[in-house]
Amino acid sequence: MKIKLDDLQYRIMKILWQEGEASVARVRDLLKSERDLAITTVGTVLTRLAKRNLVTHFKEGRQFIYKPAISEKRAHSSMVQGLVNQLFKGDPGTLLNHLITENDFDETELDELERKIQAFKDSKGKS
Amino acid sequence: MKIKLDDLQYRIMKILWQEGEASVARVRDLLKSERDLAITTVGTVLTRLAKRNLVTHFKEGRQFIYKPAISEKRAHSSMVQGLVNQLFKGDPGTLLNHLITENDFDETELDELERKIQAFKDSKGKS
DNA sequence: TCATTTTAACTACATCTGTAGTAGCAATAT
DNA sequence: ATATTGCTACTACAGATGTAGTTAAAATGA
Repeated sequence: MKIKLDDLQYRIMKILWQEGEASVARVRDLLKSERDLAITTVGTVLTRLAKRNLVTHFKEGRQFIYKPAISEKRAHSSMVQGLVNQLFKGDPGTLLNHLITENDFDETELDELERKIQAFKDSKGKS
Repeated sequence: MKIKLDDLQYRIMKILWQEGEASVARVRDLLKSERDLAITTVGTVLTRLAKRNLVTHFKEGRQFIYKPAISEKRAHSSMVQGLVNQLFKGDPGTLLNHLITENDFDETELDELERKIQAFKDSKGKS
């Protein structure tokens, strides 16, 4: 499934991922420093996310508690893949290449990256 | 400047990048195998892209010729950066990490990647 | 010259998003 | 019991997008 999350939607999902679950008011509070939105705004967005099955919600007393219905990881993967498909014909290698050549990583970061590749190779070899 | 291109917009930009410049009819033709749209649809999208200054257009005889006003590279960078900002707090290294660990690259691809990193290091060292 | 074709401009409409107000029910306080 | 508060549902509205029809002007063909 292809997941598309706009800015505000993603911010709200992020809070749910961090918190595990949260009421509308809680989401709004945690978002406040960044974006001071009316509580109804947050409610509307959560309702829409629920309609898309990206969150679930259940009643607890008078209020609804929302939980993410997809993991952050899955969302990330899907969103990254969306971009890779759009820009790089679905080849993540091209994106890697783009990142390396365009992003002016310094020596240290490149070394770090090489280490990660090594580590990943090792972990792959073992399994 | 932050560039946001939706699907169709990006497809059309891509054609302009490939062609250098093109009329509405030409864009529509080149798009046809992929998406068979009414010519007015293509025209509308191009008009909107022009309003956003992502393309320029000039009259040639009776018709308009459209040209990209931004390079593909810049668009790519901006779009990748948009995602990196949204998902990875602006750190492209985290995206790299995500790509490496999530994408099941095989040995060869990883080697290839290491080579690229090396090459990039070298080219940096020289300049 | 009159009909036909080309082409851009304008209009239209559904859907999604950001944003929020209002209504109405349920709980709580006095 | 009544007033107030908390919270959800519904409504609203502007801007962006995907998609296309209609209009009108210009060019071309007969």
